[in-house]
Amino acid sequence: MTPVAKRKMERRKTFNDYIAKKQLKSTKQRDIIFNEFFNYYIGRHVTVEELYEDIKRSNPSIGFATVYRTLKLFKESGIASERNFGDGKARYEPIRSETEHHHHMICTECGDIVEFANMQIESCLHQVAKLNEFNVKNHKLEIYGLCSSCGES
Amino acid sequence: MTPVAKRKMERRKTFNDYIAKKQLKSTKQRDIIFNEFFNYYIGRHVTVEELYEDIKRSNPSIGFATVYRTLKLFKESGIASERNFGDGKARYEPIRSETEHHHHMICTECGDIVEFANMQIESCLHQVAKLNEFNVKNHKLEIYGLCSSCGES
DNA sequence: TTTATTATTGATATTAAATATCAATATCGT
DNA sequence: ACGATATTGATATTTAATATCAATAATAAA
Repeated sequence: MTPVAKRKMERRKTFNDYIAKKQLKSTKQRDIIFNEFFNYYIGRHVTVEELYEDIKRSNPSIGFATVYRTLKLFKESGIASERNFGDGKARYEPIRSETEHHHHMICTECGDIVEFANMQIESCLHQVAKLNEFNVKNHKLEIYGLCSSCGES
Repeated sequence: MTPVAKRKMERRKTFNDYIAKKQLKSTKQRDIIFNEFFNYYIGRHVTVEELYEDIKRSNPSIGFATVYRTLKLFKESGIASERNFGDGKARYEPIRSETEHHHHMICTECGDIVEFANMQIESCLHQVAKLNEFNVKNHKLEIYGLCSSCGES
């Protein structure tokens, strides 16, 4: 099995476990949204509206509210994360790995988002938290500026 | 002159310069809001609503829209920054120094916000940006978790 | 398998923050 | 003081997020 396929199964299991734990139900709609989101949005940052419009094409009967609620569910179950890049719309992204935390550089000109990971930043940050006796649950680093295409630099 | 007083004057100058450059006008209201914001909200993170409620007590005639627009103006002129800690409300904070960038640890239990600065993180981050030919204009790092009072740790 | 229970769905309504509108007014250069 | 232009404050509008609820679907129990 490829690593991608393996990751996919893990996510599915995490989600199913969450569903079971919270005594929720698995539904057709959740399956459809799950597949669309995790097949086509790895490494992307989709708004509820965007995903809804996408899914509507193949499944016109699925409502906005269901997409909205399902993305929240993904987040709660820990398989997706919610981001906010300052345009007032929440964006969701599939979590690829529990261990490697990544961050974002957002071009304020073209809106392009490039991701990066940096071990040193991670370790500094946990060190700072430890010093302040702060129990880290989550963190986000966003760099705003001009990407290589847009920047004069 | 104390360093604080000096910083205050610098901010005022920056703001006045911005007003001049953009051919805007200085008004009573802007003065009042400037003073309230920079006298009482250093190191704090105030919402438009909160600042409006505060100012209304001493100046009942000032409208919400004016406070809203003035805070945006402070941000545009570079003397305040806008933050968003995930509760759906924008918060404004006076910028204390152009050079020393600071970040936030937000307690998800009690809402307490503790600030920190870390040279190493700053340098890593600029290094990453340079590698990606990304021209940094701004950046923010937020750590979410439990503070020393709320955390079981 | 049928029934009972409970969660989900989709349409729509509501809320809340951000922002736009506009007539009356204040500011500022001449 | 005058005229041009920006600002103000009240209110309206927009937009994203979230709540509501009757109809329906999923699961557990009989």
